[in-house]
Amino acid sequence: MKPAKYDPLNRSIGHVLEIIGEGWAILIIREAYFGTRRFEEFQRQLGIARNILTTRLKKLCQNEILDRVPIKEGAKRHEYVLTTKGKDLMPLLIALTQWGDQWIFGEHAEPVIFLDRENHQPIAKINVYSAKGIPLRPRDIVVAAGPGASVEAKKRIEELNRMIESND
Amino acid sequence: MKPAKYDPLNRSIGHVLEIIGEGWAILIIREAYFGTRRFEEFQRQLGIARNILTTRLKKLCQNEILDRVPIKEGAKRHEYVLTTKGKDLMPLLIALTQWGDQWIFGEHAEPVIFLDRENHQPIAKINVYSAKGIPLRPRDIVVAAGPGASVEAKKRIEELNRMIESND
DNA sequence: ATATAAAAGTTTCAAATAGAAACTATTATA
DNA sequence: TATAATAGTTTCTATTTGAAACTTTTATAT
Repeated sequence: MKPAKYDPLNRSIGHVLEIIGEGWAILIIREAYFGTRRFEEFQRQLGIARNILTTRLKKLCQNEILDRVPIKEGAKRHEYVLTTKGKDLMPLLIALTQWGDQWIFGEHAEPVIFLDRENHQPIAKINVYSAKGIPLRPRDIVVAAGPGASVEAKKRIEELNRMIESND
Repeated sequence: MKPAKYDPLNRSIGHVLEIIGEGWAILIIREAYFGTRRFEEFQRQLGIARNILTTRLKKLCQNEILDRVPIKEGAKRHEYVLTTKGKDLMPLLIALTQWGDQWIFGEHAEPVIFLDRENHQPIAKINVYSAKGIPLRPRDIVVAAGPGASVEAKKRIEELNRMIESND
């Protein structure tokens, strides 16, 4: 997959997908969140080919999602731990999981659930909220050009909003 | 990318990624959310190869993320519109975008922003909340076996939680 | 009514990427 | 000190992707 050079908007999601959208990347990040740190363990848990694992870990490190740290002072063997940037992907991982739970596994068939550590209650479903905390549905959201939008992008966004009006 | 057969947990995120994790799929879904409906327009906006677009649209339809509807009664030409299942991926799309905005584009360089339609205020940042609406950080969340967990999965989850304790 | 262009794919072939398995070089354990 | 485990690398094959040309159906202009 190649960046979408004709799409003036692609820079938002498009660029992110170049980093974490490649096969296995998200699964590796999830493993890392689950506490896996070592090459062999990533390999065993995921069943990923070793050469692919090598390149993915390298890329995730380059993009500062994982940090490659020596097991102990001066050791040549390393482990891979999530950076803050990497941990900040948690809501995304949970959104993915919840969507699968709802639309693929169905109501009471989730293989994994996430609990609030304090009181062991299931967490709320990930959703979009207004600045004041009111839940928003897709139709309640409009898109606007941000400060980083190109002239092209601004044009297209205006056009888009006119079309979205006539959506569900 | 092949399903991770050695990972008892992969069925949650793993299966979802088989559906929407393939190159271009998410970009196509975003375009669809933005109001694109027709083959040619997807192609132009994304710069995706036509044969790949064909297979992706087919797969997204099979998985009921897009619906392929005749332009008018009995027409042989179709358009592709998001199903409810597809629209329910919105929080995910926004989470992706916001993560990119924060970690790649930086504070005031977002190409696109999402606004609450009512009052045109930017929406809140997507986050994980407890059942009672309290924001949770990664460390506040624990993983538990759900009703659909295999015996293997249960074992591993217990092991995991012990490890996560010692995390950040 | 006819010609021309646009839309929605399909086909073909070259290039890039992924996967399996064997191999190597360190580090840990018995 | 021998043996096994860890963390990769290399090599080769199979699959997937991408570009471009081709086909067929629909829409628009004359």
